[in-house]
Amino acid sequence: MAKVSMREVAAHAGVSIGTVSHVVNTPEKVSPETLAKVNQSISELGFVPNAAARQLRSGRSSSLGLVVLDAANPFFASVARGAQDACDRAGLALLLGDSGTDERREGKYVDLFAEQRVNGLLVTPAGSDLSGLEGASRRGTPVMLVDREPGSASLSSVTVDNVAGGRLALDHLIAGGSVRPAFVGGPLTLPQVADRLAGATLRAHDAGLGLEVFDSGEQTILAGRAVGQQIVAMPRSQRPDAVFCANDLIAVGVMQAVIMSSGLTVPDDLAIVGYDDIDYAYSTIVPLTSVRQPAELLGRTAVETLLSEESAGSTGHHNLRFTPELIMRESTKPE
Amino acid sequence: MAKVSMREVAAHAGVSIGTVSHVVNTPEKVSPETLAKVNQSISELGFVPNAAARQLRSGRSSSLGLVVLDAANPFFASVARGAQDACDRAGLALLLGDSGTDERREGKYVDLFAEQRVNGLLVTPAGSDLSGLEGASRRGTPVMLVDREPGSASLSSVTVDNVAGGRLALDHLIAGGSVRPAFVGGPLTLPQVADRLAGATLRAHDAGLGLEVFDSGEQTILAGRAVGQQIVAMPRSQRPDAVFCANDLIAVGVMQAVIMSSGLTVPDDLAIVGYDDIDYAYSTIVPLTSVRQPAELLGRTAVETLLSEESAGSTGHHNLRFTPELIMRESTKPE
DNA sequence: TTGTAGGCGTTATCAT
DNA sequence: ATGATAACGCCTACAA
Repeated sequence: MAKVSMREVAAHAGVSIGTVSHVVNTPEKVSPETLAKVNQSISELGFVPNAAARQLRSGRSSSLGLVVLDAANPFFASVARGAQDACDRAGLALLLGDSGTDERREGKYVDLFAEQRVNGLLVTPAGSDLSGLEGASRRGTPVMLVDREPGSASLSSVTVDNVAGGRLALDHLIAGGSVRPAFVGGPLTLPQVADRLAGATLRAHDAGLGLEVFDSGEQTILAGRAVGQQIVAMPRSQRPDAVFCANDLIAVGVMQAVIMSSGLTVPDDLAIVGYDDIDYAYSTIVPLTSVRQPAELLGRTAVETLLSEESAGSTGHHNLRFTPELIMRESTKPE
Repeated sequence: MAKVSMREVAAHAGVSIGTVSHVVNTPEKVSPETLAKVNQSISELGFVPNAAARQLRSGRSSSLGLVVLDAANPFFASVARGAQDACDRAGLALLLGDSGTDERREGKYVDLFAEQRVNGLLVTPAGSDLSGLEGASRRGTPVMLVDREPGSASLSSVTVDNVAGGRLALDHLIAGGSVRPAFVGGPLTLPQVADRLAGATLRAHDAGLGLEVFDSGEQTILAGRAVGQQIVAMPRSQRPDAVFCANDLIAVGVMQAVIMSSGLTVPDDLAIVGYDDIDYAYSTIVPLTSVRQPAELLGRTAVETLLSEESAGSTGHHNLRFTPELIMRESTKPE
C-alpha cells in the first residue's frame, strides 16, 4: 500500500520516471495531456512523494526546528505561533520540540533536527551550557537563541529587554501616584526575574523612592497569594501602595489576597502590575495591568533573521533585543 | 562545513565507508582500535548522520506526527506530553504540528508528515471531513484520531467519554444536596458541550430533578461571569443551588460573579463544578471542583495503540474511550 | 516535450 | 573484523 514510488506511477501512466518528476515539480513544462494522464495515475495509485529521497537529492529539507522550554506556557505558545506564521509565509514547515526545561531532551531534539538537516534551529536553551549549540552552528546548522542572551557564545539571538520592562512598570506606578512601591517575584536568581527587578529598582531610585522586595519563591498564583496576604496584614503606614509582580500569575495571587481581605480594594489601596499579559489577565476580577512581551513578534523575527542570515551567507551574528509594552487596565490608577 | 558524509570520515580514518556505518550503528561489532580511530575522525570532522539518506535506505523514519487544534490549550499540551513520553520510551521522535483549528493548515501538516514517512499520525481533526485522513490511512500511514470519534469513518480513535463526565458532575452535586442544579456552557452545538449536557441531564432526570440550561455562548471567563451575574441576580426561590460548567474558564467566571456579589458564597449558596481540571483550578479563590480528563493518558495510549496496531499488522481499527474522573475541592459540598 | 542516466548518503549483503 | 558494491526514490542535466 505504502510502496508507491514514481516508478509505479510511470509504469501505470506509460511514461518515464523523469516525466513523472516533471509533473510533480514543474507541471507547466509538461503537455496538458500527459499532465492529466500522469495526475490521474498519481491519485489513482495514491502516490505520495518521498521527502527523504527528495531531500537527499536536493540537499536541504525546507523545514525549521524550534525547541522551547514548555510548549504549554502561553509565552512560548505565542512565540511558536509567530514562528509558524513566518515559516508559512516562507513555505517552510516548523518542527516543534518541547524540552520541558530538560537539557537532555533539548539535546535530543537538537541532534534530531540536525540529522533532519533542517534549514535552521531556534532554541531557548534549558541550561547555561551553549557549547552544544555552538557546535551545531559551526557544523553548518544555523542557530538562533530565542529569549536568551548568547553571553560569550558566538550565536545569534532575539530577546526581550527585561530591564526595560521593569522600568516601564515602575514608570507607570509612579506616574499613578505611588510613593511606596514594592516588587513581588522569585526566584531572584532567575535572570528574567533579576533583570525585571533591576530595572524597577533603577527607576524607583531615580524618583527618590525605595523598592521593597518580596521574594515569592516561585511564580505561581499560590505563591503570589501568600505574599499578598502578608502585604494585606501590614499596618497601613508601612504597607506598599503598589506592587510590580514578576509575572501575571503572581499578580493574580496578590489580587486574590486583597479581594479576600475585608475592606481593601484594587487599585485604590494597592495598585498591581503583572508581567507577560497572559490571556487570562483581562478577565481577572479587576482587569490586570501588565507588561506585555512581543512574543509572536519574537518568533516571527527569529525565523526571518535566521533566513536572512542564511541567504546572506554567514556574515556574522545578529543580536536583536525587543522592548516590552505596558498594557494599562484597571488594576492601576491612570496616570 | 555541513557537507561531512561518511565518505570523508572513512577517508580521514583510513577505513571503508561500510566500517564507518558499523561504528555508528553497531559499534560492538567493531574492533576497539578502529572504533576509537573512527570516532575520533567523526568528532574531529563534525560528522552528523544524514537522516534522509538513512531513511531512504532503511525505509524506517523513527518518528510520529501529532497534529493538535491548539498547542497552547492545556488539554492538548498534556496530550502532547503523554504522547512524547510514550515516543521517548519507544525511541521515536514526536513531530508536533499546531493546526490552530484551521483545516487547511491541518492538511498541510498531514501531507508533510506523510511525505516524511512518519510511522504514524495522531490527529485531532479541525473539521468534520475525515476523508483526507482516511485516504492517508489507506495509503499506508497509520492514523489515529485523538479526542474525536470516527463516526462512520474507518479509523482508530482514543476519546474521553463526555456523557460520563456530565453524569459524574451531577452525581456529585446531587449527592451534595443540590435540588436545583443548572448547566452553564456553550456553544451547545459543540459535540463536547452537547455530550456533557446530555450526561448531566440524564442524571438529573434520574434523580427526579430538572436541569436549567444557561447558554454561555462561548467558553471563556467573561462569558461565565456574565451568566454568573445573571444567576446571582435571580430571586433566591428560583436561583440554582449548584451549577455544572462545561469548562473551567466558565466556572471561574461564575465564581467571580458570586464573589463580587454581596453576601453570596461558594459553595453554600452556589456549588460549582468545572471541567478539564486545568492547572489553576486549584488556585481559584475557592478551589474548584472539576472533572478531569486523562489527557496525558490519552496521548500515551494513542501512541501505544498506534504502534501496536502497526506491529500487529493492520487487523482492523481500535476505538478506545476513557472515563473522566471527578476532582473534589471546596467549590462543592462534600457528599 | 519526453526519455536517459548519474548520483545524493546511507544500509545491507556479500566476500574477503 | 573489514571492504566492496548494489540498491533506496528522487532530481536534473543532457540527449533525443
